[in-house]
Amino acid sequence: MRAAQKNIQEVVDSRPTRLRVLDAAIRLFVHKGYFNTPIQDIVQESGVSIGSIYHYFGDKEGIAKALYVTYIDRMSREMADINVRHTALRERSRAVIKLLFQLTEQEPEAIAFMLGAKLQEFLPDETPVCSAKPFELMRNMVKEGMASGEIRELSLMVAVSSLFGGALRMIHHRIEGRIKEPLYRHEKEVWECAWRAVAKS
Amino acid sequence: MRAAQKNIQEVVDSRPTRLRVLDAAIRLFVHKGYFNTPIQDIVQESGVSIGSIYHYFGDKEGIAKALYVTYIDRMSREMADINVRHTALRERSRAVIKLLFQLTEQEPEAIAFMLGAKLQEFLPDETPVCSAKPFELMRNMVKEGMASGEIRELSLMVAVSSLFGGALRMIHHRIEGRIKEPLYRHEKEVWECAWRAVAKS
DNA sequence: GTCTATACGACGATAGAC
DNA sequence: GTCTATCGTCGTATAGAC
Repeated sequence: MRAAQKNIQEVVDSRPTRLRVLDAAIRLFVHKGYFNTPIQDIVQESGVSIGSIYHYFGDKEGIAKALYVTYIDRMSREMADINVRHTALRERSRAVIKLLFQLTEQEPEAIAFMLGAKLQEFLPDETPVCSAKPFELMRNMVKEGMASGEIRELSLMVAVSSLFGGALRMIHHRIEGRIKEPLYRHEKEVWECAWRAVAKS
Repeated sequence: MRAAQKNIQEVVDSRPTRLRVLDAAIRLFVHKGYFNTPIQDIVQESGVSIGSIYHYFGDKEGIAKALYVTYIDRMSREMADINVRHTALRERSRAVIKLLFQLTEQEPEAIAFMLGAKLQEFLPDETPVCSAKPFELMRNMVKEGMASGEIRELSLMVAVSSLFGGALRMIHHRIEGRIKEPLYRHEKEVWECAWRAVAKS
């Protein structure tokens, strides 16, 4: 009980200073890159002293790790929600793309950090994002959809890549500024293309 | 004339030492990351002294830049070749996917460096890969295919992302080890999914 | 918990002989 | 062109007062 509370507190602790650091850090990591961001920049951007930062996070990697677990956790819960609210892959895949596009517009830094950066270079002990729970849930959706005959019989990875690859490319283009307008304007079109790729007939 | 020769020499110069350095560098950059690779590691891996490395490349960034221009140049030529050999988007897109899959199998480090790394973090002055010539050629193929009525009318970026997004995802999965078998085994399936996504009817 | 000041190590880059 | 030896800086992390 006490251990569980402690774990929860470690992840979702919302004390101002800690949040101020994480907020500054993700912005800097995304815009300049992890290795191009000295702690000193985080000190300036957050207004928190270097002593406090090390007090909370132990080392620089600890800051990145805190961001990683926060967002993996959140994405996992949202993916699990989708699985509960919908039963067919048709609706599930649509909801996944909608969710990812929404996140990209509402919190571009979070998505850029999770999908854009090569996290393994500075978080060597964490599971790579595309092997982690949210993506695992997406693969399972597709697996079920194929088993139930909702989509064609394909290699699993081909089906997953074909169904979500287009949306993920759009997100990359949006993050890197090659798409100017909000992604939700393309949501329907992107999903329709994706669905045609794997649908029966 | 002489200037042209000098330019060519700067790009494709194949003196053993220079190549040994580039060969060692791309392996280290891909497997450990640019920022996790001290010059000293390149010295060891290549067997070339640090003095010679600086003689040829000026600084560390110069090594990465040499790799970048080499591969952009090569990919551009191969994409242009595809444009010459085929006229319809149907065949062109198929050839592009085949080419990318082949490169991934034959020179995984080159593809991982160009598509996997976030080059802008250490090559801030170079055009991001997805805005550079090879990808520009891919976008033009799609543009022409849409103008000639070969595929449905879609936003250009949606069409491009849908047509090549699946293949690019497969490449990422292959590079990161989530796909064990060679990509050419999935080539036909991947292209068929991609084509269904954008094809008419 | 928060801060300032400082120690320490690593890495990029240069000098200069051969 | 190639090498060895060396320098200077920057950035992580710690010490220790408040």
